[in-house]
Amino acid sequence: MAQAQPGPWDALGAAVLTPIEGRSGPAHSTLFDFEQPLVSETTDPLDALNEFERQRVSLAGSVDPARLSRLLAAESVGALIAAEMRFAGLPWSVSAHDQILTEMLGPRPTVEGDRPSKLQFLAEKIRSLLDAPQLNPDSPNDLLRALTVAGVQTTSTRAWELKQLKHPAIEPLLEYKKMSRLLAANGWNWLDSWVRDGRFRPDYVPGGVVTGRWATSGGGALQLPHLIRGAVIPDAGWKLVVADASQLEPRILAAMSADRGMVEAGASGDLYEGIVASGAVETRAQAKLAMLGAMYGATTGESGRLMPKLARAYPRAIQMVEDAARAGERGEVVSTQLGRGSPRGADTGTYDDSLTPAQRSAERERGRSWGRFTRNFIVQGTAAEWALCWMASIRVRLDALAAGTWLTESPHLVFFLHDEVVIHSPAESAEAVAVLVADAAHEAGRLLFGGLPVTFPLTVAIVDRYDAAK
DNA sequence: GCCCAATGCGCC
DNA sequence: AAAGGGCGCATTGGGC
Repeated sequence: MAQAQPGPWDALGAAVLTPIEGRSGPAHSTLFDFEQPLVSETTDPLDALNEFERQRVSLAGSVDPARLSRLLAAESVGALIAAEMRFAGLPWSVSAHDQILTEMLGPRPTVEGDRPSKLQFLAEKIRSLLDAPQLNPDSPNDLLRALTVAGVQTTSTRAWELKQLKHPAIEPLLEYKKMSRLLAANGWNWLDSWVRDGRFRPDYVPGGVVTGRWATSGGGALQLPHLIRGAVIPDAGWKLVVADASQLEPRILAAMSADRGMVEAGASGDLYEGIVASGAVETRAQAKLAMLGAMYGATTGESGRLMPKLARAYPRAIQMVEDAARAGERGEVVSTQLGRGSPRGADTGTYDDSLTPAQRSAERERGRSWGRFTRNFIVQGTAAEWALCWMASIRVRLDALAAGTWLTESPHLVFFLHDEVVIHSPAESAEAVAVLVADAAHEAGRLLFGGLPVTFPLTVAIVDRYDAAK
């Protein structure tokens, strides 16, 4: 499957929602009749049974059919959940959103394209402080020029670079950037485009990311700023159950490498404190930094310096990500826990004497960069698999909780964010949902790692506003 | 007018 | 508070 050339199914995209006309389904075979050979009477390249049969054949020939079929099942449930979440929608209060915007930016301008009052005030202040009356603070070019003329030394206008600088204009400028960003990304225009009948309906793209993570197209659901999460408010008599997996990716690394020490460090609840307790590093902040470095491939800075300590304390876990990085540099495919393969890179390890030293050096850096990708791929991709299994298990349990009701009449998933879910639930069911979500996290661990004693603790909150969940 | 790259920043 | 991985989106500013 992964090796197969893209076919007509891959090209479907949004068109999948359009019914195919003039075709009646097979009359005598049922979808789950596995014992019957699935010989389709049609040559339609979009025939679902044909595709299903191709997948079965491919599975049977795979290295580990049990794991890969689990991945297929998880992906299938994920696709269903994505459609259901879009159907149900995330409860969204237009008035709460407007209130947030008005507080931060000033009231919505009556003339389209005008700056809201507070933003306009800041723009004038920056112009005056930089002595640049024509300055458009939204134009990086313009801004860089004005800063240089005012004697501020910088090569870019990125917020984190500006923060290092000393000039009276910097503070209002940073404030302006934050506000301008809110207006452009999630302002009134966004509200008009994406919220209908009190619901935000993101267009999820399951498996849209190369690692297996979901993507979205339009609406930017996976980048929903914390600033506006106060607009996510349940219906009257309902609650939001917000659950996120604590330190998911480091725990995934511990589990997939079966690094006993790291698994035990996570057993008490805070993996980073566990790492400190083991004596590997001195502070929680160091533990976090070192783990991030291990998973992303940090080479410099404090993160890079802490890596050897981590490698001494947790040799198996670190060896696993190092191996993934080296494999990537050689152009090899690496794989997640359930068998999703990475794309094949170019082999940059072999010596090619037709290249100039500069070319060889560029080639090496390209290889290292690909190695950082494959290093992260196995962790990010397996975390995505855990999240799919988690959601699938949540859905099964929600189904059992409220059998025989419509999706939106009983507790249902309304939002997903890589390691976090939101469930819209009648108030009286919220406690039960909070319990079931934690049970599902245990089950996800079992589905991926069998009997390994790994824990995936959650932070669960029952709230009346999304941003009330910490 | 449309198309595209660069820039910057939101999320995990 | 970036560095190191993965994304999507709005805006600017250049090309045609």
